[in-house]
Amino acid sequence: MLASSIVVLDFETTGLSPDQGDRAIEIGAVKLENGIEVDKFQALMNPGRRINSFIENYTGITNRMLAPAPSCAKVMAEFADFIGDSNLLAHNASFDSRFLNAELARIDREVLGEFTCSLLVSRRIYQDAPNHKLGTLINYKNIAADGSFHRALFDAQMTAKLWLKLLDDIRERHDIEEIPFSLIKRLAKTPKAQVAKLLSNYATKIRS
DNA sequence: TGCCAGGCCCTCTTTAGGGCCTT
Repeated sequence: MLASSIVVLDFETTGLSPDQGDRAIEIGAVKLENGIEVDKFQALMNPGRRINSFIENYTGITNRMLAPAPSCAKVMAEFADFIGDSNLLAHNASFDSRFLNAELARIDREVLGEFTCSLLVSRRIYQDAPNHKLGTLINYKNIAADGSFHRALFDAQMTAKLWLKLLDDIRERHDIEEIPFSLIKRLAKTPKAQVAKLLSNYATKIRS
């Protein structure tokens, strides 16, 4: 039985692909229980090599900042304890799940919960958004954002706020009081044209 | 130092190509 909490997480990394040798340099996460932030986690980690200027400019994380940071192994062990068996959420989860799996595999740990993706859900629920980048969606939904995008904790916090807004909008549009994680998992795989029908059928089913 | 991915999703599709997202 999976825990009811969900951990919303975001990695900053040296690049796009752990299979090509890229490593995590920062993890940020918030733990939600019943829609309320109950805990958070943020840490820089030293990937064991210098990061390039693109990543320094993109994230604002510099080689000077990473030099005294603890190793990826130390940080990720603490993060594995933090997430426990919680379900997981990220904006473009395929990216963050690859890095999470890769970093945990290096320390003989593994992901226990199930991942879902706010990008896939937002493409289905906010079909009129200009695009589905995290920052665009935060603006699109008028969510207050006081901080720097492309830092792990801030992006995780913004993803969490977007997620709660998504759940609110699904509840409001389809008159669904409780949205189980299982419904979200199905929603994220449903073709866009069939999303309204899925939610309508679900609403009918739980009321009967 | 230089190299650099992968999953989703649409369409002029499925014997494929290219844009979107993440760093």
